[in-house]
Amino acid sequence: MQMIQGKWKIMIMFKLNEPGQHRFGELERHIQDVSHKTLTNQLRQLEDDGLIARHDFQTAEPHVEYELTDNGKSIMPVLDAICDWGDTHVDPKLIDRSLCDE
Amino acid sequence: MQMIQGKWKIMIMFKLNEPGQHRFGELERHIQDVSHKTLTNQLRQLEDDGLIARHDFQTAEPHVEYELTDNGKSIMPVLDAICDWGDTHVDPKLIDRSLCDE
DNA sequence: CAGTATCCTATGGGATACTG
DNA sequence: CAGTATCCCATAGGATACTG
Repeated sequence: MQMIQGKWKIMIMFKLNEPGQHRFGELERHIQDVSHKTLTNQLRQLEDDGLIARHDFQTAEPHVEYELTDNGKSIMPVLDAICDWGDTHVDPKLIDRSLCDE
Repeated sequence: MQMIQGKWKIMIMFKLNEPGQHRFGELERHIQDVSHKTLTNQLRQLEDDGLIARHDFQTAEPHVEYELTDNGKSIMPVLDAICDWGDTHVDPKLIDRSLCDE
């Protein structure tokens, strides 16, 4: 639980689970309401917990990409199950869908 | 996530999922390290979220029992999945098994 | 027995500004 | 662009004592 609790961690994981490269700025734009500091914090925690990997392209223009590790991929079905349960058992009025994709 | 995050909620749910009646004092004894106040808090939150039900036997000797609601039962497979993932993917050295049953 | 009240600390997360 | 630093606030949870 400690590894996945955090206001934005599930959203980060779902985003990273989508195909393609994922850069810091992209995540920040995609997850509208997260603060800059909190995003870096949660990314760092996920990284420390081995769920995601960070690739720093040591170029002049800072360029960092994140991706799921195998361990991170293995937890996605669990996160799916959490979201599915929420969709089917939680009163829609209580859910802030603005935090989600659709 | 908000409904299941809370230091002891998963343990409470698993305990209530076991057959038999479950009283406050029993939970308090079973979950060794939880503080009295925190246990009541988490029970109240689970109750407010509709995952458990509280039965107050209005007797001279206070007697309260808790049980899972249908909604609460429906989330147990998800909690199982979380625990199974933890058992198979998290370094055992990082897990405090003293918080668990066996 | 079950619950409440009070006090305390640690942590999470937001806002903002600054750095290379 | 990506990250750090600082300040601030709300909440979680523990310790303890009190109530019916």
